[in-house]
Amino acid sequence: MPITVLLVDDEPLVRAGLRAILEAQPDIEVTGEASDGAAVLPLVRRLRPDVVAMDVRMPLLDGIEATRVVLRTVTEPPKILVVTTFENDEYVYDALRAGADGFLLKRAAPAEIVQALRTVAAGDSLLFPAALRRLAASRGNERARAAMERAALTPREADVLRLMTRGMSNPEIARSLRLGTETVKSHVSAVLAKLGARDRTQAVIAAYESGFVTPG
Amino acid sequence: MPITVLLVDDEPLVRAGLRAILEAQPDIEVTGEASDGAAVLPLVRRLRPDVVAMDVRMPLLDGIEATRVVLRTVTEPPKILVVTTFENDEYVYDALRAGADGFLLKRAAPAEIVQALRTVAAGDSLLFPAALRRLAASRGNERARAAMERAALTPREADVLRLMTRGMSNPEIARSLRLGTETVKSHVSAVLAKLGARDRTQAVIAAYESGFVTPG
DNA sequence: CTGCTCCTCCCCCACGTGGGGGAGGAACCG
DNA sequence: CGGTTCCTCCCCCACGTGGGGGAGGAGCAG
Repeated sequence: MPITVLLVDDEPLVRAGLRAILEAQPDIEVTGEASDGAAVLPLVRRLRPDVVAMDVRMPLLDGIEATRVVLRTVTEPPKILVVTTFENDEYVYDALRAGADGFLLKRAAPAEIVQALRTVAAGDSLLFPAALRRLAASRGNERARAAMERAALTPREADVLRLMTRGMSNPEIARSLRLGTETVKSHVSAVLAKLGARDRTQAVIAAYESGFVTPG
Repeated sequence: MPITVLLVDDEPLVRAGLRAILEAQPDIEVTGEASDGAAVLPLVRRLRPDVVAMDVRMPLLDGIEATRVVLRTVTEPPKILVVTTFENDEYVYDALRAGADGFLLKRAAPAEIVQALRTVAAGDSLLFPAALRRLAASRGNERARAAMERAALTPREADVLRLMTRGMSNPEIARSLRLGTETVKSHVSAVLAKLGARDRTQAVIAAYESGFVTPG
């Protein structure tokens, strides 16, 4: 069964772009659109989408309030992926605090957008490292750390990530944890997916920026 | 109390030069010399120097093995400052991995040589990420940053490293800097060599641990 | 001018990495 | 007792990465 998505953005152009990108995926289906937060709640109730791609700034009801309303009133609510233009959007923090599962920059590459959506659909939180760094930059890293914790790394995955931040290769991690290389690869893949990282370097960056590890 | 130094180099000329430079300092005392790594261990035991200035390439026992032996067998071992002719001497990195505290180019200015020796004597490592991390941990990262700068990354290499710490792949860095991928690869290789990193992940870790970039 | 560093780009090639699957077992929980 | 998650390991495969070379040109100092 496909991942169903509700697009919420006041700009038709953005909605069209997201739709084009997402509908190109065989397993993703855009089932509805809304141009303002006020229209979200009834649409969510009727369509029951897996994910809501929600713009932060909208005329009547912004993405933060819309997120709050949906999460407060809907049982088994959809995942909320906050979409924003600016890396330093103050509202993003509020949206995350309101319970959003991740956020996404509009200028992200299509592949990143698709991956982000899949990640939140799978129940994993995510913040893109590039945005995460700014996030941690402007507000201290408590919230970023919290977001990371919501990514819910399993204990084993956390072990692996920790060794990744020590610069170890997969074989080295395997030896260190007394595992097979294939096992380590599995954990690494899980870590990358949960952190929204494309490769181990981005994962290490995310670990630093989120405070999962600290320099020194 | 003065800083006591043991000089280890197979060329008498080099030993004489180092001795002249170091003895000109009131607080530094050269207490011994050796012309090969094989003579280091007994001398260290007898003289208990604060610092060993160790050449990398020597006939019988090279600086790498000598470093290993000393660190493995001596309690409260001296600081090891590796001395080399070439900036890109692979053996240097092996020595640093073996636990040396820093390295020094023979063509460095006398003031730099003195400074380097004082730095390692004070317990601060130079240049190597694995050592830099402890440094940054205990003292803040000013000195580590300085050490990294002494690694003499060219401006272009610094550009590339910065983009590496943003999680970019080589093609992405190439686009960002308007270069060919091969060019980026060259720079990346140079960065890895200079930082003693095996892959880009280790380089990014070094960048964080040295304060080249800071979380947030 | 000569020599040097730096920047740019090219070749080849071994290897690790990451994505796509899947599968069995253990532990926990409803 | 199932169902779930987690941990473990396996397959195949495309790709980026990093190491080994080299080469030409720009800029600069001796």
